[in-house]
Amino acid sequence: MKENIDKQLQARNIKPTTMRQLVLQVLTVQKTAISLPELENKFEKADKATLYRTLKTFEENKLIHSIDDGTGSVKYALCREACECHPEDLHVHFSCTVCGQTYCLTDIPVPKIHLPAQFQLESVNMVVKGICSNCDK
Amino acid sequence: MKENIDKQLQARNIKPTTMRQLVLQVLTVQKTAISLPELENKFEKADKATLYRTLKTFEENKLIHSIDDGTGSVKYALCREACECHPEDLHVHFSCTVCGQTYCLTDIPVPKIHLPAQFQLESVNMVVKGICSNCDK
DNA sequence: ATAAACTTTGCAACCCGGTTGCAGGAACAT
DNA sequence: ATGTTCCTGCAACCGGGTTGCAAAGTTTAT
Repeated sequence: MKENIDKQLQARNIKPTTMRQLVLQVLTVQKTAISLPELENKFEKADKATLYRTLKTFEENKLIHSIDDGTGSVKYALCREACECHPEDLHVHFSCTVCGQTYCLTDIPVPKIHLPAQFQLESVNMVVKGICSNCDK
Repeated sequence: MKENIDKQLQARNIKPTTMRQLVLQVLTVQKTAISLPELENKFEKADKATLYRTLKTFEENKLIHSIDDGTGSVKYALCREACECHPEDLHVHFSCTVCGQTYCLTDIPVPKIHLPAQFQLESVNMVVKGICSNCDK
């Protein structure tokens, strides 16, 4: 496990500090996307700023991607192994209005959009809101 | 003009107070979506809370819709005349990373997504980021 | 092994958008 | 005019995000 964590960090050129190992550990276990405040709560004693910068580092190095699900706090989730976060790599996200969980629908790519003339595409954020399978019972 | 503004308010069952007329006026003139802080700046002397509640009222009554473009402040834009903000009414939005403007691409409907079993759709927020035609020159 | 250079961490403070409580004021019905 | 309801303005607050700075840790050169 531990070696796997380090491998993932090194594969993205991120120095494997203790803090980063711990955060990546949490992100690996976590099945849904997680916000900075939620991440804070996963640790007994952790500094918001450090976690914040850790997430930023991970995001810059494309180990994780961010999702703005409209709940007021940006969420983060692991990227696929070889993900480069290009528009064609992106998938749809689902935000449950009951439990607040945000899911990566990795099987559902973001549909291609034909933009008006002179509009250049860089990225897309597509969030579907509704009730997830857990809350639907 | 003035009568038109009042008609629009009444059509949505919103009492036409002076404040509301002024805000709707601004939203009508405005071609791109506008945030609460931006709206504040359009007035010499205006109370944030009042503008906030005005926008909320407009949104509840489907006179305007909100867009979370990921810039940190939610933006608002007028709905089409008969809009009910149902999933099939929704269009794609474009957020320019250069000038910060957010456009309603009213001609581009949000593509239908086939969700996994037991996931119920309520609404969709789809924001394309890139460079707009103005900044592309 | 030691010093210098750089990176990461932790604390504190701050910024800003969003939101609420409350009291005064306007509109409206009786 | 009186009471009721709705709207407005002020103030204060909340919470996520972000930055400055100094201490601690790590790397590199000598």
